[in-house]
Amino acid sequence: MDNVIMKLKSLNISMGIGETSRITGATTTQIRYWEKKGLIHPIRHEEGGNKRYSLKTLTKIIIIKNFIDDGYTLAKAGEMIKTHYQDVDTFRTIVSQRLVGLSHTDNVTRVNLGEIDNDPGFDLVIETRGQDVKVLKRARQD
Amino acid sequence: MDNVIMKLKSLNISMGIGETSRITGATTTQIRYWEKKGLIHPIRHEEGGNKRYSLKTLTKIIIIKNFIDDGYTLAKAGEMIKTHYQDVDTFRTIVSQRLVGLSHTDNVTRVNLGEIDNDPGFDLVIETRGQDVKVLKRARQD
DNA sequence: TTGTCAATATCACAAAATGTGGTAAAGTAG
DNA sequence: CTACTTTACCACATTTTGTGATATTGACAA
Repeated sequence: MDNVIMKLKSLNISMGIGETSRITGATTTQIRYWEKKGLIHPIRHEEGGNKRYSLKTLTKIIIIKNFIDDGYTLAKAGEMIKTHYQDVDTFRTIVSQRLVGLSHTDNVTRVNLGEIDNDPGFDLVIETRGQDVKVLKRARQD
Repeated sequence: MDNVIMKLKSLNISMGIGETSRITGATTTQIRYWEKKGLIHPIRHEEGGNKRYSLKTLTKIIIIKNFIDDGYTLAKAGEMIKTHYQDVDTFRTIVSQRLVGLSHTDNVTRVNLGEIDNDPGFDLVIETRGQDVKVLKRARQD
């Protein structure tokens, strides 16, 4: 299942002008005009095919549309986006580095994150039962 | 420029069957067949409009395709996906129910999951430093 | 082997979405 | 006001998708 994650990370998402317009709020006329003016650069997957707009271009369109309302700078927005992705990466790392066991019994799911580093002999186990979550230490049983 | 981030985070990206096929590697025939079998559920933004596939559906398609490529039947793939989503839900629940703190200092990110239920007075803290992950107990400091 | 079913491919036609060039209208700066 | 920028709108061609029908392929049981 590892390559699912790899694939999702490398998704080269792009979309047509309709979806682009729906998401960004810019009209198709605007998008085409901004392209003519050299501000954005759609791509084509195949010769003769329709234009497609990448996520990067999407972002640019949103920013262009909002530029008049000068709140944060673009750099500031980049900062905050970075933090967001840092948080997501943290959880991804925790799972990939520490997940020892994952079991479902009845309506309980147990996540084992392995030995507590400064309390040897004990594993850290998280039990979820519906919305109820318990963080527990459990004596090692090798 | 705050709404740029809000918009990016809440991007309700969806795509047509062509882009979906290009990204996932599944043929349009497969995608339509899997829909007919009830494994995936495209949406329509507007009555009479074309079908659109969300990122969540994309993920599902990629997973199904992997199982199929591995030789599983479609029915079996459906079974296994259910378990997969149960696992994902588990982590989502853990985060939403137990996440107390999340801090970045230098190159260390600390995740605090709150008190260890059967070791009162101690919090469970997970420290990540790059790929290095430590699961630690830490005396409560109220 | 034959028959059956799951899974995918292919085809034809209708409908939806997009590309493009042209023109009009609205807004803006001089 | 005039010139220029920006956006809307329209028509027609092309591309993309939806859908139902039919064919093909492979696995498996009788």
